[in-house]
Amino acid sequence: MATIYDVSVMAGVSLATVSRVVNNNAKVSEKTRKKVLAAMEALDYRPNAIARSLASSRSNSVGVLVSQLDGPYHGPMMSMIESVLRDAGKHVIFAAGRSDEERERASVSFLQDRGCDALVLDIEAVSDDYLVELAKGQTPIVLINRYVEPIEDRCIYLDNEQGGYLATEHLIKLGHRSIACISGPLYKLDARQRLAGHKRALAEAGLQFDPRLCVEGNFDQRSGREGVNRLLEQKRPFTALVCANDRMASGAIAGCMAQGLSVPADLSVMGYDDFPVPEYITPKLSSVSNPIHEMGKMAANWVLQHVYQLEGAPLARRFEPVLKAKESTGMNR
Amino acid sequence: MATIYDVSVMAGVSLATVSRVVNNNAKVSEKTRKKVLAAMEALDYRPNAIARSLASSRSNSVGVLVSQLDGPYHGPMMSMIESVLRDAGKHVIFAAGRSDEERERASVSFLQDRGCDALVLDIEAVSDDYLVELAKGQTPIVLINRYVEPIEDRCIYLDNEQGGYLATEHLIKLGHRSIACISGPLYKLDARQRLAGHKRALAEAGLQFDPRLCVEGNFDQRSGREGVNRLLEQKRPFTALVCANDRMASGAIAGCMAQGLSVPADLSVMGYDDFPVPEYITPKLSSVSNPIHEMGKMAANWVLQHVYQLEGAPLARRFEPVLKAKESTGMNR
DNA sequence: CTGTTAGCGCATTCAA
DNA sequence: TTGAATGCGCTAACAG
Repeated sequence: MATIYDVSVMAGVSLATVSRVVNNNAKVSEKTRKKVLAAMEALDYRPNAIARSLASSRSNSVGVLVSQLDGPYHGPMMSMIESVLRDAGKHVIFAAGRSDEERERASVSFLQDRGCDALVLDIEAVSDDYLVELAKGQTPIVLINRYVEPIEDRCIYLDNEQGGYLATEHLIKLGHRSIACISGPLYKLDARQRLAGHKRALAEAGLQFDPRLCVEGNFDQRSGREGVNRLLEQKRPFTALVCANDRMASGAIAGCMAQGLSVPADLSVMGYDDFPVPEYITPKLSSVSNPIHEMGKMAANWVLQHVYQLEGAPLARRFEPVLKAKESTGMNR
Repeated sequence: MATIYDVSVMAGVSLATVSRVVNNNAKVSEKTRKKVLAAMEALDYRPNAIARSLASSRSNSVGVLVSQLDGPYHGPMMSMIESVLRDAGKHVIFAAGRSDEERERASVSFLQDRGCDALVLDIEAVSDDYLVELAKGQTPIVLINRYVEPIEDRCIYLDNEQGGYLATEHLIKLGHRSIACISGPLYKLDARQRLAGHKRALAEAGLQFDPRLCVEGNFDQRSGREGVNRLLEQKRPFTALVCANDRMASGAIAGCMAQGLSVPADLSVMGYDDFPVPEYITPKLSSVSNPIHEMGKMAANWVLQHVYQLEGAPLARRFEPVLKAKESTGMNR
């Protein structure tokens, strides 16, 4: 591999001059520039990013830490972030935190140690306090999908409370009065927020929240199925069910079908996230949109503007969910 | 940020000694080790990965280049690779090639310049020749999902021809004699291979391959739907349809339903990949497994063994698809 | 077992 | 506008 030194020798200039033309950041006469470029070409010179980072303490790469690398949720987000940053000549390093506090911290350290200029985090296991501390450090951070009040200017998030509200309000408008619910795992903030929205919608409609009609799931399909079974066993009548995400709603519908219940005729079911599914599925799941692409784009833009001083599209931090009424919900008979 | 120098001063030892305890690769007396560790702790010392790479020309990170970061295909693969490598203390840098030759080449360069110790590539736009050349370079490479004969020892792939064969054979065993097909985009090797398997199965059963019963799709759901419509318009009867992946099969089934055809009663439909879908979908898609997790794991193990000299599980390079008969295929009446 | 020394490839003063 | 010198933080011989 040719080094900057080889180029300088071949071009008959100093090493510093080569550096100048490579970085294009200082006056270089057209003539010497030509010589240098020719030498670079001839030697197939490619700057060593590692050495460059060490010397300049700037890597032109940003670290992105997500809880998982697969699944319908993070894929589009990563894709969007990569796309925006890459178009700006920046690079992206992804890591997975696996919803484990140790691992999340270790990943943050890894990305910092790799010299990332900024960190985009979509993680859930670490504490708010940790994040607040982290934000005070050298490396700028942005949070996706998490609201931490002391550093709210670093947070890009969906108004989950409002989403939970919309889902339940939709059912109420359809005439449902007994609405069951399968929440997400309540140690997660977004699950609590969605549940809070659910309760607010009930309250505004003058309906009583009945804890016996609300079970806790873990966001997996299976827990949706088990959840609806538990609800059904209680023999407490309900005509609608809100689930804290699409996967649990899928499981719940499967559970209903197994018990001979028809959706939405016997039971209306709401999801949350509005993720894509095969075209021929029936019924199509009513849901609440989760603009994960947009949040990814926004995080990337935030970094571009605040870390790299590139002006660009205006920034938004808070996103509003939108109701997506489809086939799995219907009027209460 | 504390440096190795600060630690050495605080511990009252030389800089080299600190390096030794950090890397744990040479004899250090228990006593000095303790001193050093204490100093490291006190200073919250974290080695600078950049400097370390520069000095050792080894980064303990491997680059993974995939065509996309989202979708059901690459997610699980990336996840698996990250998991295996991470457990071995190695790190992973992902990049997206977007099925564009320029971009794929640029991404390879990026990963090389970042000092990756090895590259795992799941890309399709670059030529075989390019890959052969690349394999001769400094950075070891492994190919996933691509068979390039001159460097076959670097290839981890699914026997797509056999998969295509299994899919069609399944339909033939069910008594179908007129079998239509929606292939993948034929500029892609795996699409061609699956089609070849289809033809072989037909031939072995003494059936004639009818080009008019075979249309080309692009692996997207929409092209499956359009494909089946085109096939149906021809008024050439067929009782079964093989699709080169699950997404197109989904689109095809949706198209059938829209035309009042029932699957599998009126038409049997086969997919390929066997990707997970919501539990309540009907009919469940008969398919051919694509052990993408396994291939990811294998790629990671290859790197561990060949690049980092870590012994581990035995390596396999060629994977056999398995037929997954479910509900979308049935006996020919 | 430990310290000294010389780079890794480059950016960046400071002079010229 | 250009060159010489210094150092980023660390590893890796080489001595001792």
